[in-house]
Amino acid sequence: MNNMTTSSWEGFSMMGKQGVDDEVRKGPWTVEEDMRLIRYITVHGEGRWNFLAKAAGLKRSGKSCRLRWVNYLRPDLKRGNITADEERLILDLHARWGNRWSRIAQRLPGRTDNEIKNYWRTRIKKKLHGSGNSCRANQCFENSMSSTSNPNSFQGLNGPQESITPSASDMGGLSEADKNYRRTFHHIEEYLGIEAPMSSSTEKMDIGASTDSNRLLGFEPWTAEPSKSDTMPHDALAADVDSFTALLSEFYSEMAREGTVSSSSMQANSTEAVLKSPNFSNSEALTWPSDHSDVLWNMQDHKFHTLAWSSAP
DNA sequence: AATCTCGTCAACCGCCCATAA
DNA sequence: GTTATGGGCGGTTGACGAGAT
Repeated sequence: MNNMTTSSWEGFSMMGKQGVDDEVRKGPWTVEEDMRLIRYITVHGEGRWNFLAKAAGLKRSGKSCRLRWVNYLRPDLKRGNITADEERLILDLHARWGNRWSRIAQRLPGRTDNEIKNYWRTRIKKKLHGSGNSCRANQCFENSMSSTSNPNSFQGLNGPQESITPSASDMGGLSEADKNYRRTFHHIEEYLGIEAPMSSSTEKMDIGASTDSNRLLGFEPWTAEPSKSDTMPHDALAADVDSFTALLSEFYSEMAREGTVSSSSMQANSTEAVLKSPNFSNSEALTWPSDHSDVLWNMQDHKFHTLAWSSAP
């Protein structure tokens, strides 16, 4: 692997400038790259990733684009902690299939193989090794090392768990990813002059009434008419994407100047702040006051929407 | 306050397989 | 049959934040 040494990061920081344009970029994705990828896939669809990377104007490998889309940008991704039900399912499936993460992920809608793999390595495996009296868990782990069973014989795994209810332990806090984009959201709101203090414990913000903003962000489905249009011609869509990208770029530049957000944090998580999964629980949704709404991406409808524009102060 | 340690997770790598030319 | 290409998978790395010291 091409390690992200200091020099690599310096090179990364030069991205987009003349002289390094021909190089295949690595490292964290920027908002601009995310938007390019989303825009292209929205219009043209997935697949042919190497071609897609070039056509979208991304200096990334096709693999990298696919990974970014599948693991991070896909609109049907589920956010938030792995629930107790999901954990049980992961344990069961891992006991049956071993490290077949993609296969396991197919049974957990909205979860990626990468997410499950990370969860297993960082949480479950630790639990298994740490709790010597957990016969069930240890059995799962041991079985996983030599799984040869017939998946069809396993009961209770026939369908996705549509209703995900956070367990008591899950209610205790948010995942790091969640926290990251909540923080970023907070910075965006601060930048736009919105009062939205984060609570100290969970860093959740107040939930507002049903708003276009929440729908735009994917917190709520569009049930009635959007403010202006929820269907835009491609030209208009592209223009709005550019406006949106420009807005975010401005915001991140400002943050970088102020040192409010670390550059890597912005690069890695910024898109999450505005690209929310439609499956994101409304109870965890943030309120984006409509009088400060801009051009936002509606992940649910795969469209961009325009709300009342209010330029940053 | 400074430093250390650990947990988390995005992103990468290498390998493999399927398909087309 | 061989080669090139695209894509998927599992394993690994390293940045970063939070808590501990």
